Amino acid sequence: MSIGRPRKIEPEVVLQRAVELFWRYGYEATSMADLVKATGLHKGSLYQLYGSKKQLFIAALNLYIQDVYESVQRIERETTDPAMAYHEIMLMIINRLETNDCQGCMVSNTLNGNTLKDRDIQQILSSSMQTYIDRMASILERIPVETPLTLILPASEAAQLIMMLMIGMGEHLQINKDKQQIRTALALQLNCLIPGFDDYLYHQSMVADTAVTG
Amino acid sequence: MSIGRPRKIEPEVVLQRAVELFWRYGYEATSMADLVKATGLHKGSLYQLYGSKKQLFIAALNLYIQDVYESVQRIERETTDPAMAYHEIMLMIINRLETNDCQGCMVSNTLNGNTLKDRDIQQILSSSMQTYIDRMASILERIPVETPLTLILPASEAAQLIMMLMIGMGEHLQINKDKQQIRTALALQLNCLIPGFDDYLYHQSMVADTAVTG
DNA sequence: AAACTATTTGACCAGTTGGTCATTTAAGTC
DNA sequence: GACTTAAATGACCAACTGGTCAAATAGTTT
Repeated sequence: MSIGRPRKIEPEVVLQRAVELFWRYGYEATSMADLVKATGLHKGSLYQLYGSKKQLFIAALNLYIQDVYESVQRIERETTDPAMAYHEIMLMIINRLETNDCQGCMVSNTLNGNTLKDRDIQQILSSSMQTYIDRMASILERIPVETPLTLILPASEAAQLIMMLMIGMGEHLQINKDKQQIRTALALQLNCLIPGFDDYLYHQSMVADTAVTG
Repeated sequence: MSIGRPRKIEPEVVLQRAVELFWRYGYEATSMADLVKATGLHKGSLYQLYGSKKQLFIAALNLYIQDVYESVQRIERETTDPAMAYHEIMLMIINRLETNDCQGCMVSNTLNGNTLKDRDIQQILSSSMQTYIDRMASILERIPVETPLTLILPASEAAQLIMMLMIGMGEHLQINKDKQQIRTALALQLNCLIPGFDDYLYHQSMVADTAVTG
């Protein structure tokens, strides 16, 4: 074991709990007292570990972002066909949005919170979104032109739209709980971007759903 | 004049100021002290006028919602061609999102804030969104089938998607300040829903832009 | 058992939070 | 000028906010 008094909870676990709280309630509405209660850690320990509430939030936010990003990367790695990769990533994001009690995306939640006055956090949010868009664009770009699966938009614009749709859906899911309805509508819509991906393929992929739940 | 000491500021103006603050900073991050400063009114007067912070917020939220809704209604009233009405409403929303320092939509902002634990507010948010979707669906429904302007989706699903896109764009605008880029992407996308509305028509309507700024 | 060290802890802080209320003020009415 | 009415005000409150720090604690090493 290490030197000194052993910690009663690993910092990673603390951060995970912080993510849960900040994700659900946002920065302002999550008090240090809430974090203390959730982690079981003393306030002093939290401050010794992360310095300030803001730093703790930033660490939690980065953990969340990294988590999503790794899911995207994994799919990119494991899927050779770019059109399929696009589709898998969509499903992964949809799945993420639908689980976790439909609390939306932590990035866009933070964007809406008052937190946006803070330059540091603003920077993290925008670069995270840009990264997602870039990755998606690079995948869409690799879809061969000669296929029935032809993009009706330039890849970068399509990626931007997909991003908007995903965020919008995250928000919409918070009020409309009929997941199947939204899923169907979204499938039709994404199909507009790559006409080859019709209902059939979509519903087929739904079977492999649980395997993609990142 | 009315009986009693005259008020130094009209309640409607107070509410307008409250909207500005709550819209920008959200419920939690806007303190009564902020509202006092912004209205010039004493705290006691504010409480006498609205009872509690939450009630004041609800009043402000309703004012915001009503304001948007009236813009939609006005367009519905003044535009006979349903396809044009659809288009005008889109432009109006986009315009709203782009002005006001790109602070997004107050409804979706509130949805993301922690406020969502509150049943009353949650109710207002969801019914407001549903109303918008319903109005849009009823407009889309009236687009004749025999026209070059044919919906590729059922009206209700198209309306839902448009809602998602609008919300997503509001969010996206907060980080990507290149309005023209997003506008173009969005125009292309909306064009997917009603293929007849091509770039030409879009850019043409942009001229009449300032007239629609609600 | 003593020394070392990292974590935990309780007590404490100043500032802010939403909220109350009796009193004062400024107008119209008689 | 006295009366009525409604809005404005200052003083006040308990609870909570993020944050600090010296002291206590529980292990490992010597």
